Amino acid sequence: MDLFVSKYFNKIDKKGRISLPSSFRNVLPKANKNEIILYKSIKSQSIEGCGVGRLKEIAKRINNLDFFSEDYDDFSTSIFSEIVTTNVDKEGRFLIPEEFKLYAGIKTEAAFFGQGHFFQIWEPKQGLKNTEVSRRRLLKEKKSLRMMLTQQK
Amino acid sequence: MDLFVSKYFNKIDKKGRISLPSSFRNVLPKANKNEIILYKSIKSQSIEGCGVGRLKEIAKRINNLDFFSEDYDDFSTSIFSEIVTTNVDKEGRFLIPEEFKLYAGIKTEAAFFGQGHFFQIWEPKQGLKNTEVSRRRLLKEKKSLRMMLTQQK
DNA sequence: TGGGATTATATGGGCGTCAATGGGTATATG
DNA sequence: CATATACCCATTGACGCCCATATAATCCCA
Repeated sequence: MDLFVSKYFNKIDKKGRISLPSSFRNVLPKANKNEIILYKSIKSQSIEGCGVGRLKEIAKRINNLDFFSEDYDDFSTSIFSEIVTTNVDKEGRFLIPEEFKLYAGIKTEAAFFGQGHFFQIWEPKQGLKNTEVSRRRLLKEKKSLRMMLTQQK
Repeated sequence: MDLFVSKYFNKIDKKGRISLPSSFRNVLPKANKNEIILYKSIKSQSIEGCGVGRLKEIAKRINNLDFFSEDYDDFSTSIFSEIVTTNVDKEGRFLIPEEFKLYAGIKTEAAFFGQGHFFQIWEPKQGLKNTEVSRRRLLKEKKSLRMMLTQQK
C-alpha cells in the first residue's frame, strides 16, 4: 500500500516525540524514509504531512511561475516558509513544532488520519468530530456516496 | 532536502555575526559550503540570499526578458550590481552588510524565510506581516493555494 | 490448529553530538 | 596603527542515536 490510510492515536512523550504510525512510514519512499514535511492545513485546525517528494513537485510548479511576479512571491512565501521538514528517528518518531501543536490544539496525544497522498494530524477529539461532520455533510449533500462506494468497475 | 524551507529567527551578535540556519547550510553545495550571495530584494524590503551556484539561474531569468526593454536594464542593474558575496565561518555565521541591514530594517535579530531555491532575510516583525499579507492575497484569489499543495502530478 | 516463540510497534530514558551564541586573539588591510 | 574579519575555544540547550521494555501481531512447528 502506497497511500496513507486509516487512523491512529499516538502519544507525545516528555521529549515531545510522537510515533509516525508504522503503516504511514511504509508509504514513504525508502530513499527518504527518515524525513517528512509538515504544514498547517489551510482548511482546518490540523497539521498536514507527507513525504518530501511532494515538496519537490510543488517546487517545480512554483518555479514555472513568472519569477518577477507577485504571485511567485506569494506562493513561495506561503508554501516554502510555512513548511517545516522533520526528521523521523530510527524508532519512527518525530517532533511536531510547538507552533503547529498550538495551531491544532495538540497537547499530549495526537490523531493521525490517512488522506491518501498525505495525512492529517489532529487533536484527537477534534479530529473525531471533524470526521463526523465530514461524513454527515457528505451523506446529506451527496447521495452519490453510496453509489460511489458500491459501484464496481 | 535540497531546498530552503521553513523559517528561523536568529540573533545578531556584537560583532555583527548571525548564524545561517543549519538546514540552510545543508542546502549549499559541499564545494561552496562557505560562500553565499546576498542582494536586496526588488520586490520587498528584504534581503535575498542563495548559494553562488544560483547566480547562473538568475542570469538566465534576466536574459529571458526582452533585451531592449527597460525592465532588462533595471533588473540587470538592480540585481547584479547589488550582489555581494559573503563568507560563512566555521560556526556557520556570516556578516550582513550594513547597507542591507538598513534596507531591511534589521537591527539585533533577523528572520530567515525559506523560498525554495533561495531564501529571504527580514526584520522579524515585518517578515511575519509579509507572510500574513501574502497568504491573505492568495486565499482571496481564484488560483488557490490548496491546488498548489494538493494537486497530483 | 493450538499455543509457545519470535518479531514488530509504541513508548521511555541515558547520553553524546550539534546548533546557536558569546568572546578572545591573531591576521589582514588600508 | 586602527578597524575589520577570520579562526579558535567555550557554553548551553536541543536533538539524534542507542538501548530497554511492554504489548500486540505474526510465525512456526508439533
